[in-house]
Amino acid sequence: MPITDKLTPVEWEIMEAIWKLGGAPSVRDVLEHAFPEGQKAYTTIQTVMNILEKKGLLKRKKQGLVNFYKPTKSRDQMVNSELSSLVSRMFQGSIPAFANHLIKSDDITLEEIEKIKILLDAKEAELKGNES
Amino acid sequence: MPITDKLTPVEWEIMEAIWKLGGAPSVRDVLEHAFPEGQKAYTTIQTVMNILEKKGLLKRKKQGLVNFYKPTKSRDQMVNSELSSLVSRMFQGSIPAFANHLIKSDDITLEEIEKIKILLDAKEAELKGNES
DNA sequence: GTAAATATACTAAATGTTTAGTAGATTGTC
DNA sequence: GACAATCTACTAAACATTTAGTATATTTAC
Repeated sequence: MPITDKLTPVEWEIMEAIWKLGGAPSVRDVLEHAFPEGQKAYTTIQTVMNILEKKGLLKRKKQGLVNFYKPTKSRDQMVNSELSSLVSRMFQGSIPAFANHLIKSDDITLEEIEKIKILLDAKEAELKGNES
Repeated sequence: MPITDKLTPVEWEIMEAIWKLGGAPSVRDVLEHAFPEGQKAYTTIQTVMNILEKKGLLKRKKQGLVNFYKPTKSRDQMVNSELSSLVSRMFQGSIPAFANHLIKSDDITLEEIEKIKILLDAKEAELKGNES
């Protein structure tokens, strides 16, 4: 099973918890922090985390009785591959087409536009700097 | 089953074909245009299209012997809801955080940045116009 | 040292996804 | 009108997802 497997909603939820906790949390850690109200059973989390290991997203290490699970990819890396697969699927890989879609949506505000322009300027400067 | 159901990969593939064909294509139309090499069986397409109808994404209409399937949402609408769910899931709903991620990725070029800035300026003008 | 708590491993049921076969109805051709 | 082609409806198998129970091992607290 390749690392490129897409994550399902529950798998994402649990990965988010693991990234948030940092290090190599146990099943109990994830349960307590992500589902403190007992929304999911201990063994449910356990099963999903083992699936995530099989998918190559977690690396398991037993210490005494307890398994600790460490992410093999950072959240940024995962988000990146998620995004690029989405961009290539929905916009034939064109980032401007993608941006166009976002910008046309009514959700965006003037403040957000300003923030994005600042980010773009910074990136532009960086690219021009490397060019010389 | 609500309209907000997420589409699976094969469902997307078939929806893309239907949007591309336009109007209200039949199973045969989709098969011939999206899978001309017979990559999928006729009945496979049929099954998926019926699932899509059950999910509320296609509306079925029988004309004589044949069913014709018309999308209930445009591709733009679907992409929008897909994107906003992704943005809220991965960036807590923050479009600039999202933009930041895209911009930081090494994929983006100077030309693309220019294009996006033009789009942003246009949107900004539009928003300011409506403001008065 | 026995009981309680906790962890794992294994199992499994319900549901969804992906694929396609088969039976039966309709239509077109000679 | 019989035969072939085509369409639908129904069925179903293989696999993944989501959820959690049960059995068993280990540790801890008295």
